[in-house]
Amino acid sequence: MVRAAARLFAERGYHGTSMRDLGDTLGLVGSSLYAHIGSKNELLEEIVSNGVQLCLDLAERVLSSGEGPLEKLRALIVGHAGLVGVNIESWAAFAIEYRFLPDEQRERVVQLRDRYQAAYRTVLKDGVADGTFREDLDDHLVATTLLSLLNAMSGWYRPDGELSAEELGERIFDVISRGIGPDERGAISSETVT
Amino acid sequence: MVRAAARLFAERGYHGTSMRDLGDTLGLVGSSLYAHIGSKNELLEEIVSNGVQLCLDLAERVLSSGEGPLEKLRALIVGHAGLVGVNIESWAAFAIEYRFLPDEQRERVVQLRDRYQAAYRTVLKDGVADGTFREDLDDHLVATTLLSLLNAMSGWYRPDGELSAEELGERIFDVISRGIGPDERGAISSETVT
DNA sequence: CCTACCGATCGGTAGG
DNA sequence: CCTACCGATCGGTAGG
Repeated sequence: MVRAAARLFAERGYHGTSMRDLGDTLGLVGSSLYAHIGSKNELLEEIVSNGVQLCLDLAERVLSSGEGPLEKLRALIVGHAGLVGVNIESWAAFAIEYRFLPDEQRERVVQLRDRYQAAYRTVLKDGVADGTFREDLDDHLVATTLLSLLNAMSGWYRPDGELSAEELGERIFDVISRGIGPDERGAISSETVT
Repeated sequence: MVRAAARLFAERGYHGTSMRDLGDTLGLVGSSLYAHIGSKNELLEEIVSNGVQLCLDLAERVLSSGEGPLEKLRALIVGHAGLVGVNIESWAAFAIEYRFLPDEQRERVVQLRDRYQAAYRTVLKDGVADGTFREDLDDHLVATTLLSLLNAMSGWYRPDGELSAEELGERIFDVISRGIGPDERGAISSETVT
């Protein structure tokens, strides 16, 4: 039921989906849904909480992996792409419709999302410090942009395409890692890790 | 009035904005709006048509500039970033809420958006052909990703920040152009060539 | 541009 | 899980 809600919210938007719509797709009448949930908002909250939790789990796994910044960045990007792929039908609802949560819940989610983004920034900053990434890297800009781009996969990724979500993540990582790599004219090439 | 609608649609979503809401921000009663427009949908259509037209104008200007692929890509990216910056309050409505247009209008917009994306792909392919960009570049993936990322600026760009939208575009171009540049020099993970 | 109002639909509840 | 229903609100119209 939460999954059906996610699919509808993603497709028609939270405000564009009625409880009767949701009932229809589940083969029952709208008001019957209230035997299982307390409110429409509760559905959105569960979708969003679930998505942000998946992100935080990924970040924790990657940060504690002991790998270098480059491998950590790869794991974050490919991991995130994989999350989008596995949850393709609900990810758009999570990434776009979260803003319709009531203030308190939305602020909590924004806080958790910022914490997730902080993991990216940490990896980027570590990579600048050890020469893996270019010195003039703007970790805030790169992290924000990267997450936008990865979440936007929910709008165009098709599971039946020729590339899996993880493969797409690898390609994205490939472009980004080269784009933010150390300046080749610099003297730091010896510290570059692959 | 269209601008006020765009601001509200961006903030609360198309379905989350009532004509009474819109009237409130304009200092009049909801039903009075119908002296100026035919329907709520008409407002969305104007917002979206305007946005897509700005994009197509940019593409045409760039494609006919006579510059090389690298300069054209820069002009597209910086130009698009500039469009988001100038229309910051309505861009999210254009980029996100267009999907709530009725079928016919939405398909027309999608077609125009595809044409705009085709301009990016053309520039990318030209750049691959003349060696400006790496040979294994996936023009479809790069174009889609690039446009997602640029449109997502509408969600976080603040005109009162330290960087202008164009400057942000330059930085994005800097990372991307290096990421998709030719392979010969010491990029990080450059073992793989087709 | 407002008042008054329309039928439709909304999220949700009561009672079984 | 359904029927019957609630008050609120929706996009939009008539008439001035």
